[in-house]
Amino acid sequence: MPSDLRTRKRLAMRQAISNAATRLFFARGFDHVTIDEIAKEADVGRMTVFNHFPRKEDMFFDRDDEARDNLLNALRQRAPEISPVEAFRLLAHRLIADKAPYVEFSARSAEFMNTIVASEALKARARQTRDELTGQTAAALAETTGQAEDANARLTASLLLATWSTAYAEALRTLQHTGDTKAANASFLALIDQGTLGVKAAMAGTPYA
Amino acid sequence: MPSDLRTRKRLAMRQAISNAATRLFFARGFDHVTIDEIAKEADVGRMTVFNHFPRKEDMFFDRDDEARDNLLNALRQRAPEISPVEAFRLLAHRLIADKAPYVEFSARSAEFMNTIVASEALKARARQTRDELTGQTAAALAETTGQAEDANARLTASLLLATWSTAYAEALRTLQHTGDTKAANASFLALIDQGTLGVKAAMAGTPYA
DNA sequence: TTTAAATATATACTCAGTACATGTTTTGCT
DNA sequence: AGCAAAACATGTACTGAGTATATATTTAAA
Repeated sequence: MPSDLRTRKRLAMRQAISNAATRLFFARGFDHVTIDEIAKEADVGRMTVFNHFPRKEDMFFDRDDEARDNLLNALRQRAPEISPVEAFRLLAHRLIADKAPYVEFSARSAEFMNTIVASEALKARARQTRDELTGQTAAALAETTGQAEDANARLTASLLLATWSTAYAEALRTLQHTGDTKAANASFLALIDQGTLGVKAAMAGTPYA
Repeated sequence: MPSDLRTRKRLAMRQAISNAATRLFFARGFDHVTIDEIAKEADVGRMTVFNHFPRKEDMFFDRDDEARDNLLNALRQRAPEISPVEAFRLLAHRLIADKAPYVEFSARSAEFMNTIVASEALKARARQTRDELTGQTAAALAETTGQAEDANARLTASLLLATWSTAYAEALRTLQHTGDTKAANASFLALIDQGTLGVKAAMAGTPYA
């Protein structure tokens, strides 16, 4: 909690808007909530909403930065004897073991995903985030192996992120079918292991495997 | 060319609008052309534009269906002794050998890609198309191997499409650096081979590899 | 306490996309 | 040929996100 009055007020207002928006989004679906309604619900001016959230989607995705930083840090700060692909795999296992909020396969996260799937705008934003993360991952891969960013780095990043998102989707699917978080976790990790195994094979002979 | 007068007129009008739009898009960038300008350039009413192209992006991406059909057909109509992943790999080689228009790495396609990269809207549409194709590919994979669509099919599709788009991007990068179409082709196929090798490893023991 | 920077908010705009109504052309039927 | 229905072109009026800009108010800092 920052001591600065201005900053505290600013964050409080941001949070108030985000809360109002989230409430409305889950109740009625992202596409059926207007910025005007959010402003009214949060009792602020319309322009204030844009002031804090340049895009409507920004009110929905709030923890993206955390997930991104986790991934990039895991690649950058891995032990030298661990390959990047293996570091990625271990990160997935660690996140599940630690019950990190954004890979917790619970009723809450299923609702989250359902809201995304129901909205083209949210799906588009999710894809954009993933693409940008793929690029950043390629850069991090090259950087931590002392290479210039090359085709190998980009293919590795692309395959890893494809693996991640497939595993994530699969875990949520398992959750919806079985209602069992443990089973969802297991299917997530199984696909992570399967995908990374493939990536290692593709990257054999490079510093990434 | 359909003999039907109505259909011919309709297609002609559609083409006229598409041509006008394309001209403007390449000249000024997708985001800096309004629907009104396109309508005026094609000398039709604004609503007519929407009549033929529900979304602005539809005027830009015109050959997507062709690319999609090629991929799905290659998977569906492969010889029984060829695995789906191998069929994918062979398709890529065949398209290059046949100089298929949408995988021709020429100055024209570089300009095309530059226009896409300059526009968030076009990038978003490209991602959407790719995601949808991934889903259709998973379904086709399951179908042609007589499986129910499962996690293996989805992981395979996801890794294959990731491979494709990375290879495509890499080829264009090579083209821009070297100006050499042959070099671009070579880098495309090298990445396709590398990626599919990884997918085969990941899918060993399944009917997809 | 005065000044400067941040912040909240109003007004007025742009542009894609939708809803709906109305002509106009083509077709298929008699 | 002549007519009714379908398909198509197009106008008007709207919604809703996002931008530009101006202004007022609050907080920080001197």
